[in-house]
Amino acid sequence: METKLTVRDQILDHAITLMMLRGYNGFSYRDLSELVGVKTSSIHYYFPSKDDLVLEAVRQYSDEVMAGLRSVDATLSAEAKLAAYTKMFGKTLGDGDQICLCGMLAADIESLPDSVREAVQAFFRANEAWLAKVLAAGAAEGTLVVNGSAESAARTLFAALQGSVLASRLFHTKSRLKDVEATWRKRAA
Amino acid sequence: METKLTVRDQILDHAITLMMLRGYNGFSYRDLSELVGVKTSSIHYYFPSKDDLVLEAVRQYSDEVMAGLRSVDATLSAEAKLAAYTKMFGKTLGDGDQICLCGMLAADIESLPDSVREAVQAFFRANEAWLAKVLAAGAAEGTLVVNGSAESAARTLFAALQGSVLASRLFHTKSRLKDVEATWRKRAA
DNA sequence: GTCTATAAACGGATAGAC
DNA sequence: GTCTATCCGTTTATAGAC
Repeated sequence: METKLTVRDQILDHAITLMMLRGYNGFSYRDLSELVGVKTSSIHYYFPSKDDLVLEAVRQYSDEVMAGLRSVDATLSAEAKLAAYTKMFGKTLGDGDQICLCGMLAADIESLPDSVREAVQAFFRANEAWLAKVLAAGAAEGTLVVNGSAESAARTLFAALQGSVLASRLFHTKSRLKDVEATWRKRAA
Repeated sequence: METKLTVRDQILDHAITLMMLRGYNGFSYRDLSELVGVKTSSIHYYFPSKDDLVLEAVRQYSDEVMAGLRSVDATLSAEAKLAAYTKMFGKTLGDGDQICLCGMLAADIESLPDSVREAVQAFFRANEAWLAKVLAAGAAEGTLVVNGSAESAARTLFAALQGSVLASRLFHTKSRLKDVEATWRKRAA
């Protein structure tokens, strides 16, 4: 029994998926208008400017991802947590043609206002912090390979995951995310 | 004593830097027109469609990067070669607002024709193959950490470098590339 | 080769009726 | 809230003069 989404929520959801597909400069109010079934002027009613829309999209996307992180079973091993995280990242690929919204907006960042840059930075930092904890635990467990500080390794790991979804889509394969996970596991796959 | 560039070459050079800044959907023939000092119709004379222009841009950019790889001293240690490669990658940042053209086009790939996708794929494969050789040599030398196959590690390393330039620009810092290099060096920084 | 002129569609955004 | 109507600049692209 699914609750009906408000028009505002439909706009936001479609904006997120369109940006994950084609980026900030690759979709228009007209695209949204056709997908949601309202006129472009109605979209301006909810989101006066495109920048307003993007900022709200990043906030909603971040909230969803953060909720996903909190839902990871805290009793799992570090190795299993990393596997769960990689799997979550793979899900963003959708039908194989989407990448992480914040990775995409990082590519488009020079076309965007500072407010969006700050929101995307916050997303990066939160994910890196979460991964740093997992890597530190994995090093203590002896299941994950951490060369250097956990923080530095976590930044590298997150960058590798962002780069991997990009490559996965480019090559039409999901295997590239597995390469990343294997690189941090002690017993290499 | 610099040789004067042809109009065609000027267009191509500016197209490359503009795309490294704002992506495929973030620049126009008008932008190029103003930078080069010719009318947009003259640009269409050299590159009938925008897709033609992008394909030529990727080819020129790839040729330049491949020449850069060949210019790396073959007698260097694997560790030093990785450092040289990371430095090259850092140079693409320019004034801190540009990323690798092929990383950017990988983000924009769903707006582009297959011909461009294939050219970007070839760029990825060539870089990954070069890095795989360096990692294999580094593992033999005992200076680089390679967990799993050199090929899998090379794909991860390349993805991490692409993700790192993205993050470097996002955060206005060049330090994130150093994180990546440190992660693969045996004596962590 | 480069220009002027123009086409035809698309872009984000607003005013005002209902 | 949603619509119609409209503004006005932008975008890719073409025709044809020079």
